[in-house]
Amino acid sequence: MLPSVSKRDPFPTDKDPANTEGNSSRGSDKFQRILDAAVAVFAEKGYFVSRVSDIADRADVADGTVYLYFKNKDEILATAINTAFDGFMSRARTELGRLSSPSDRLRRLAYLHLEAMGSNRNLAVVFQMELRQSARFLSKFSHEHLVEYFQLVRDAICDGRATGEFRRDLPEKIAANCFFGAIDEMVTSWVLSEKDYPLEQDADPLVDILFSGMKPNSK
Amino acid sequence: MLPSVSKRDPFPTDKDPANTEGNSSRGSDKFQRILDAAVAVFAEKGYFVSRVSDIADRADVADGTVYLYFKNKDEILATAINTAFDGFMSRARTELGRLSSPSDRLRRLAYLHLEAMGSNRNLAVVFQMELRQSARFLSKFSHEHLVEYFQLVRDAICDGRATGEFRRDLPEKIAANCFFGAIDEMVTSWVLSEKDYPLEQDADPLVDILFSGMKPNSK
Amino acid sequence: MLPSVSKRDPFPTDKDPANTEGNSSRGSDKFQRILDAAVAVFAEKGYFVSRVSDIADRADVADGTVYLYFKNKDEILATAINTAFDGFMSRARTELGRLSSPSDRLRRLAYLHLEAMGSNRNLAVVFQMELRQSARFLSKFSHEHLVEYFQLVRDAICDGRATGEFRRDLPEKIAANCFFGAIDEMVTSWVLSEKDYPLEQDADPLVDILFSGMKPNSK
Amino acid sequence: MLPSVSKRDPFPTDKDPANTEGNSSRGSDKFQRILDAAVAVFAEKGYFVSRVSDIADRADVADGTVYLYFKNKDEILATAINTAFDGFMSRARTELGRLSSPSDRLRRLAYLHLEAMGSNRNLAVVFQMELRQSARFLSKFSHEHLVEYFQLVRDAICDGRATGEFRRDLPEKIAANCFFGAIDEMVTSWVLSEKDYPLEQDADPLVDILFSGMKPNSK
DNA sequence: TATGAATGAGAGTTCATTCAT
DNA sequence: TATGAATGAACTCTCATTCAT
Repeated sequence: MLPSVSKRDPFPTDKDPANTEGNSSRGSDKFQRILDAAVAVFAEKGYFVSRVSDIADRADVADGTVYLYFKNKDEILATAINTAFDGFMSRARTELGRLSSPSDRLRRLAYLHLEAMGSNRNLAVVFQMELRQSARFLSKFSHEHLVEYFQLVRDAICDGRATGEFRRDLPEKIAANCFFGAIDEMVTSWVLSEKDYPLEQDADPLVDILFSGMKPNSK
Repeated sequence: MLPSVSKRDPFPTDKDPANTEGNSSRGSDKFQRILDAAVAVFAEKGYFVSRVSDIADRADVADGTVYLYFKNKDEILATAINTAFDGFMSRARTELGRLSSPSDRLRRLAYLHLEAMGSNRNLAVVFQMELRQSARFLSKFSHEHLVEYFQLVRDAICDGRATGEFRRDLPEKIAANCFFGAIDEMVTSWVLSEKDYPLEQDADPLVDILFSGMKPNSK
Repeated sequence: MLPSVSKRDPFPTDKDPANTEGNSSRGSDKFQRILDAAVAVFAEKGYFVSRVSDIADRADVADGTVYLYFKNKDEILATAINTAFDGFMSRARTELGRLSSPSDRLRRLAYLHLEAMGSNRNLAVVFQMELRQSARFLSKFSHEHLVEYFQLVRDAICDGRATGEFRRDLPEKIAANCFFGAIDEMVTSWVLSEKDYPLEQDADPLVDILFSGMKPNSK
Repeated sequence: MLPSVSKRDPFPTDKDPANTEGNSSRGSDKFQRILDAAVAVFAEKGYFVSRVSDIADRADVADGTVYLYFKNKDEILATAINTAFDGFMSRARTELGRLSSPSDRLRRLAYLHLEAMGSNRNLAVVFQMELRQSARFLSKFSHEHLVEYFQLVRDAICDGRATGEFRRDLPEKIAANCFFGAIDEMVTSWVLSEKDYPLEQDADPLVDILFSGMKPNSK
């Protein structure tokens, strides 16, 4: 999942892979290289502490080259986040579309979320550390993405209440926050720990708690 | 709760600087004024985008004055976070100490957490937006504070499993993450929304979900 | 010689030595204390790197107090240099006045010079390290003092040529430079060395070289 | 000698930046231009009073450009001094190597020293005014250079005593100090005077004094 | 006199961005 | 396309000096 940050290439010109000079690597996956480098650098140092030249160095391109692919530093982060999010959301929508049971959908969503994050630590770090911050200054992203995600959750909860899978009196917004918050915290916790355990393994126990609660089932 | 960021004033001298004109705020307590100004500015623009001169302006002191009270910009944020956290933790520990039931303790903690955040929006913004980021560069703070908080939660869960209030097979760490994550997300959600509803009102429904789950109680 | 930097006190008011508060040290040799502190601090770190507050700390007075005795930082250095120089020159003139032989006068001057410097290392450091620099920005001092000193030397050389003690064709200015330069370098060398050998012991061998040369006396 | 402060240009690319207007100096060789500008500015105002922007202005580059060629302000001074010194020492060693007579070597050294200084007044000012000061804060330089120079002098003196050209009882260190101090003072004197007489013309009379003394040859 | 908190101009340095090649 | 030297605005922080007490 989410092996790389971008799926959609804003420069679809498939420029000739044969380079003028003897560049050992190929000619032009530069867009992707810069994006991956940026995620790595942002993950390591944080957006504001990262320098465009760090990214260029890591991507093995000249500083100026970065500006052939991105308008500015902001846009690099925005693109990284947006692309990853779009990729995730489209996958999530596809997968959830196949499931009819609301609780199955939530369980699957939790799994996909954790799996996506667990499969790309750098990206996970950026998401957990930079996303909230960036909402403040990233015009593109803001939290529209999160709204989409939340809609998925709220729809499932809504449906679940209708079908009786969830309590009729379940407060939709609060429940959605619990769901997202719990998963999000699992990721943060994983990101902050040194260990690299498979994050998605916790999806089921987590969902069990959310579905059935911490207390023993009353008779 | 947490009406102001600091309790200890290292400069208790009731000095009055250049107070000829209508200096709205006091005239002394510069430490507190700078700290409050910093929290407001950080809340508005984010730590990195905030300029020390913004803080000085807001506190109505000269730029240099900031450095009489704080070693550098980092330390302002660290002090704001640490003071608030210390205040919260000491209050929380006192209050929880009075309660014997583990589930009562968690319910109370959720309430105190939401109340604390809800009573100082600027500080809440800083916590939700800057805390994770800051873990990366703030030597003082890091996430030791969070560890303390989590310990409170895990102790309660542990006790609850022992007393039978919680499921014997409840995975402690995951449950603690659910608890914290859910509350944290409530705060984030509140912070991002324009509305200023009383945050603590959601404590009970939230805890109900965590305790009893989203599904209807099985028979 | 030159045990302290100042002889002439611009604040001759012998303010009551009994202090209002229980200041353990006496009441008011503050001018001198500041001056001595300044020389020590300048010697240690250099004029520009030294902070007025370093001086105040060392003199055990408040920063503001420094400005009761000196117009500004420049004036502290100027006063230190001028006072020391005046003291030296007046002593030198007195002593040389007693000697009729031009070569005796030069020999005595070399001795006094080395002795003065050797008796106050801090002051010597300031002289050797800051004097030339300071000529550039110290309006008071400039090198008028050096001109006085050189005049002493040139007079002796002039007289010596007249009496036949020195070669008739001895180029006066060059010889004076040799004399001053040689002594000055002895001091610099002493200042840079860690060792604290008695500087004036080198006066005689030095003067011997200047008088008789490095080569064996022809026939 | 020493017409310019640096020999090695790390940026030999003959690049032409924004050279539309009548850029008096070249257009490339920024390294050299900055170094020369720095020496001129340091000579005029002294190291500490000089601002990096003064240097940039004089070199006709942007402030930031200075930092493409030098790590910081310190390094500019260090480079200026070191380069000049290295150039001088290598020239001196070559020239002295050709002379067998110790006294010829010293006479030549005096000439080279005065000539080098006399050929670049700005550099001479920096040497005379900043060198001692800088020993205190310039990690790179310190007085290692001077030690090299002194070694040249002491070797010659030592040899001269062995060959009988110099007195057997000539105190080596004191004599070396006299030699260096005398020359150094000639330069200082020239630097402080407004006049621009050819400095090296005084080499011979100076050396005559040092070799034969101020007194008439006995017998 | 003496204090030291407060000031604020100004320094060195960084780095996102540009643009001639 | 790609480069990377060059730019210069803007930042943090320092410190000489002032002045109310």
